[in-house]
Amino acid sequence: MLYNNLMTFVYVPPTLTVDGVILKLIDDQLQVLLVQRADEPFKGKWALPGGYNAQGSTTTEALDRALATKTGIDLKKIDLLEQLYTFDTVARDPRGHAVSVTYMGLVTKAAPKVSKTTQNPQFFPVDQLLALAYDHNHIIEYAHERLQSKITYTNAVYALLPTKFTLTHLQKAYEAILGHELDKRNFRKKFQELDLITATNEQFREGAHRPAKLYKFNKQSLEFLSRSFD
Amino acid sequence: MLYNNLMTFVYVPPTLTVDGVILKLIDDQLQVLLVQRADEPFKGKWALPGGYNAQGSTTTEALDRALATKTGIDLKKIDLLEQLYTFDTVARDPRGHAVSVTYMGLVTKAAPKVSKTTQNPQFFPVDQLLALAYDHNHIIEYAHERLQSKITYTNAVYALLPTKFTLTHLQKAYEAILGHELDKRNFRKKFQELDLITATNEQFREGAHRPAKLYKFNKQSLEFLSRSFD
DNA sequence: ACAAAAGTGTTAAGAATACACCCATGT
DNA sequence: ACATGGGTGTATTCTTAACACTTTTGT
Repeated sequence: MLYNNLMTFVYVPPTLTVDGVILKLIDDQLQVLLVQRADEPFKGKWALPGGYNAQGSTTTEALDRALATKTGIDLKKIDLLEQLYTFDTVARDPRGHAVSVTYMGLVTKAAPKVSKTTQNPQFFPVDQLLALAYDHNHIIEYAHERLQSKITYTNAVYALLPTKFTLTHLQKAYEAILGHELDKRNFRKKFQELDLITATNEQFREGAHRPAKLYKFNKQSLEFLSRSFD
Repeated sequence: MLYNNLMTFVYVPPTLTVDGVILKLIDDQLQVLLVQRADEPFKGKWALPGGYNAQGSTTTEALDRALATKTGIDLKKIDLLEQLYTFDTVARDPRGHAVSVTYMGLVTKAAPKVSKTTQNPQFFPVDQLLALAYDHNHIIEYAHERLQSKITYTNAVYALLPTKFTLTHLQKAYEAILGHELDKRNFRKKFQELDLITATNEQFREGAHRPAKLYKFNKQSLEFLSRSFD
């Protein structure tokens, strides 16, 4: 408790930070965007991009600033953003206890940029991470679990796929996120019954085999499924 | 941006608050604990119990303090506590923007106490609330939805029922939370297949009719269901 | 004996799972 | 002509949903 010289109560808030778990599918793997810390604590270690939330900024504004500064990715380029959880966390500064609001962002095209301010931003497969700064391994696991369940009751994968994609792309996306294989015929049958995607007239040709139909999502925004999936 | 007289950056965090949505089943209705605000803004209006989170306190410590002070309920008496969401919210003080971490607490026996510090704490049915202070109606709806889905894939109802209860009690709890009726035979069959509850040797006698078997939950802690419910 | 809630089973429809072959293409 | 991934259907099992009567008790 802090009191000023008139003995009235002075409220001092804790440090507030935001951290973003930015996920992208690369090489049929779910990957997470990390930066290499420039300062103590954990100098040189990999960490989630994040930063202080100062008075006057909302948490998403603070996230926007942290992402832009440290990774060169604009929040507008994030295809689906969702708040994850707020952690009471070990402080990143000497003032002790801090509180961190975390977000998960799904991304299709956005790529990090190298600049004066960015901190070596790179994507890493979520399944093979070394020890990160703070409790960030834990936060990433939490995000991964949230995403796993989210794709079973919503169309959230749209935010990880290009506008047009094949059913194989779609299935591989599910398999990468869920971490196990799915039956091709059952997957296609069920997904097509859900009325989330429509076939286009276009085809995807690649390699010495039959070309695949390209599909697109009916809506590029979150929809809930009538029957949940998997 | 604030700078001190050496022109180095001074970090000033936003106001941080916590609010609790404390839910209890009373008269086969889901009810929420509210307090009547003693001060501006919203003086006299009903609101969720909450308060400032000062530096050095975790969010649950701040919640504990706010609940104890304003409702006389000890956090230890809460049978299941879960963080809900962190809202960027209109400030409750003149310093502008604030951030509020919200929790949902499920309770079986805990009752509010009247004292010098408590603010007329009372339970109100969640389905018939007047306009509350801040965005609290919205927060309560959010909590209600979370609870609705939570009871379909976990044993979370245990935290709203007495240790021993009848299958009718259990069904009424589900109906009160979900807001619609369930088929008696299907409910009982399915619930008993889930291996969450065990019959005791005791009976519940009340009124001029056949007595009911009393059951208890196998675990008084959160378990996930093998097959989800409803 | 009557009123009131407890307790109990079957059938039909829908959903999930397991599983193997032909098709269209590039080289 | 062959290698490669694209595309398709059926049978079985499990799950859900709909539905009505008998039992036990207190008064």
